Amino acid sequence: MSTQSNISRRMSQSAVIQAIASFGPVSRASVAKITGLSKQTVSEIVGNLENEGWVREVGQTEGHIGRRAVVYEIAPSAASIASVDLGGTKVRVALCDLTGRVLAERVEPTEPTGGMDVVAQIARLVQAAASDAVGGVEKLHTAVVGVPGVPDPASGAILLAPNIAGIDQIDLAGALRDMLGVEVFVENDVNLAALGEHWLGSRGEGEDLVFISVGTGIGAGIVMGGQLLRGHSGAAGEIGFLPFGADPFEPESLSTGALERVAATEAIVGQYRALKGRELDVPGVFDAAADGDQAAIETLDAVARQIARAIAAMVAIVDPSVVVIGGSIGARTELLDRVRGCVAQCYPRPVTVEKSTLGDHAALAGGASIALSHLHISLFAEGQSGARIAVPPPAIADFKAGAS
Amino acid sequence: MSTQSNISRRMSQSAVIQAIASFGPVSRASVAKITGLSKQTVSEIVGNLENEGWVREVGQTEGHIGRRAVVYEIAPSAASIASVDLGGTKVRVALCDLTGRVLAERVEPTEPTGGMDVVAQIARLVQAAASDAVGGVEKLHTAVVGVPGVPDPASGAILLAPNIAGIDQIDLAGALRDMLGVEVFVENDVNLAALGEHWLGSRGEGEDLVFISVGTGIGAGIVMGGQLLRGHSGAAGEIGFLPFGADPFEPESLSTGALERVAATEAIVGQYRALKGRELDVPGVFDAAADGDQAAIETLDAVARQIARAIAAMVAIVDPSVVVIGGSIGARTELLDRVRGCVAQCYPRPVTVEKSTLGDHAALAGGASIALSHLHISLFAEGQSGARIAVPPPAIADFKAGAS
DNA sequence: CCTTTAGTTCGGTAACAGAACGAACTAAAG
DNA sequence: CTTTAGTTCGTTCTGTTACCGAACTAAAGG
Repeated sequence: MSTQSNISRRMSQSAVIQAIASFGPVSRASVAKITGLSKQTVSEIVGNLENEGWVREVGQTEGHIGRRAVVYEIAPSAASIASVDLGGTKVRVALCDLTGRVLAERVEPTEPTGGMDVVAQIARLVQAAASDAVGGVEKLHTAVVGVPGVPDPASGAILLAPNIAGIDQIDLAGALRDMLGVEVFVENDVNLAALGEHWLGSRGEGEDLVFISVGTGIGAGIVMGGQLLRGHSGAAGEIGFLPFGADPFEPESLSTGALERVAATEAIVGQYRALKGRELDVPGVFDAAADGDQAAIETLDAVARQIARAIAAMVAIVDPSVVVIGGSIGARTELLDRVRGCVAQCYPRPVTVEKSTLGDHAALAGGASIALSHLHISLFAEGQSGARIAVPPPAIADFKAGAS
Repeated sequence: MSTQSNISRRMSQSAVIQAIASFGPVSRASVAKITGLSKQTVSEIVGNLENEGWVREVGQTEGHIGRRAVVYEIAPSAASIASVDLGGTKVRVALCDLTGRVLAERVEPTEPTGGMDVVAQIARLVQAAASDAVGGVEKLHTAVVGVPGVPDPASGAILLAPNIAGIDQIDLAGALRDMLGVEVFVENDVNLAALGEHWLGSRGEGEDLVFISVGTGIGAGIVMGGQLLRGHSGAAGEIGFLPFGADPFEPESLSTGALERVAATEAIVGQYRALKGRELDVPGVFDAAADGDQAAIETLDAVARQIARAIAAMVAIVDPSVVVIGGSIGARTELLDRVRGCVAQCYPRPVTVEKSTLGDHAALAGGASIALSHLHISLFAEGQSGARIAVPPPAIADFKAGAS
């Protein structure tokens, strides 16, 4: 924001922006009612915001008694943010406006050489997406990168990310910040997916959510009170190491993770091979099960039991109001039904297990929500201690709009 | 506080109080430096607070260059709070002043008839403790009750509390509020113990702590970012139902909890009986193990393995910086050593496991910290959205001072 | 015309920062 | 011992900012 305002002004300004963002097009008078501020104060603040381009007039009310009200909304193109999902095989970049709408999206295979090449690739994709959209790079304000590993806040390196070479040796956030010239935040991809499901699912702060992703590996993200639970070293939700499934006291479980050994891609392929003596990939096993192949059915049952135990463990420990399951394996309906059944058998209270609604866009959505939240805080609530701004989510269709 | 002040004033006032509370006896000038407010503002606020009795002059600095400074501290007796630990066998009540010092403590066997009789007993003990201390009941401001069950915020009843008859049928908080005429909060006792270990252990907001209590049953409390993790229905940390130990898919595990069946009092007694054919109570088994009884040693080893798995599960899911273990069984050193060893065998990263430093006072301490925090918020930060006031803990010796 | 709602102008109040100032003290020179 | 310089504490004063309530203007509908 323009100048150094007082704390009091900051709070009022933030309240006004939030009211306008949350309640669509509104008049100054309505904002006054919503925020509890006086009409005079609101008018002044809205005037400033309009001059600086953060909100814009969007029309007038009509057809009711009394003077027509001029209504305002957030000027979506006043700034933009980038959300990046860096996976082992693909890099996905979404450029979003202030309301969370996707303006442009880019996907590319991940640079196989890893390290700085990947960083350069991300920067290139972000800049390309930004020049697609009106406004370009100048309006870019924040970027959030989701990575398949544990970001170390001290060094900026990504730990436990075997799928991307050399990413544990460089300061990803710092390097990208230098290339793009904007604030960059790095976060675990499953954590972002959890946040994305929470945000676009229009779940309030009171709704606590656990997202569990089953694919090449198994991991979880936890959203409590509207905030990500990161843990002391950012490793919260690394449930591959939950001590069951395989014998947790076997030495091998220390390197791969006891649960991961029995509940991810390797486990499905391996168990089917053991039962049937034939090699099938994961979709193959699902197809075989659909055709009535007893070994495939047994394999899926076994995996579902392990996933159900993991869910039961998380419910016992953090008590979420909903568990969302996703990932290339977790999102399969056949598995979900089995998991639901097993959870009921091994946990005494009812547990709501839902399928991911966002699929491979979940992490992107979560990144967007973090970026927008940071943007709002840095613009309108700087210096406030416990500032936690909830940016209202766009419609799911709007979020995926830029996808081609 | 006296009248309706502006939000701005509230925040300043809260900052001043916190500075005085945190930095011991301080002068007005120092408070100005600490808070960043101007000397004028601080002077005015300190003056008000002194007039209203919240802070008091406590002496002068001496022996340094310049004018002597008058130093102030929180007036400890301006208000008091009560912390209650309601157990299946004992009720413990501590009355604390504003600094967290225990002014008086009372212990009694829990009224075996349960229900309203217990509520009346608590009220009587609180009032007795209050009249022991100078000031009496008039200054009592808040009471926090720790209960061995899950408080239902909607009804005020305590669910899953088999040890106290009829406590699931009444509104404990409401009834006590009516009897005492002060705000009453009810919280799970293990959660309070976790908070107590965190508070009196002088751990900062950044230090995430998991407290695990092993005794008649097994349970855990989770403190993240300085705040209790309660979960959607207040059942976070109910790890008795973690799906391992006994076969989680056995129907019996649904009622008792798979982990609880193998890692609490019953499990120790039962397993020793199975191995040796002889009945011993828990201390007996520990003694036997110390004397080299192989069956006893095996029993403890088995229990330690299960506790270690529970710890590993919690570390994998919430990633705390420290795990504290307590309860009548958990606090035994012999067990702790075994648990440490087992955790290292089944979890790949180092985990800090410490023994409870507060013993049976942990829940009382946690209750005091919650009550003081609420007291400060209601007095000095009312109407602030994300107000989370950290009341500095007293010395451990001060906290137990009232115990006779 | 009256009623209703939107938005602005104006005057008053509260909170705060910064400068100026007196008070109280130490240190050190004479 | 006296005097002076330097330091810190705390108050007083002044100007700025933010806010609110009330009065007012504007623009509708009936």
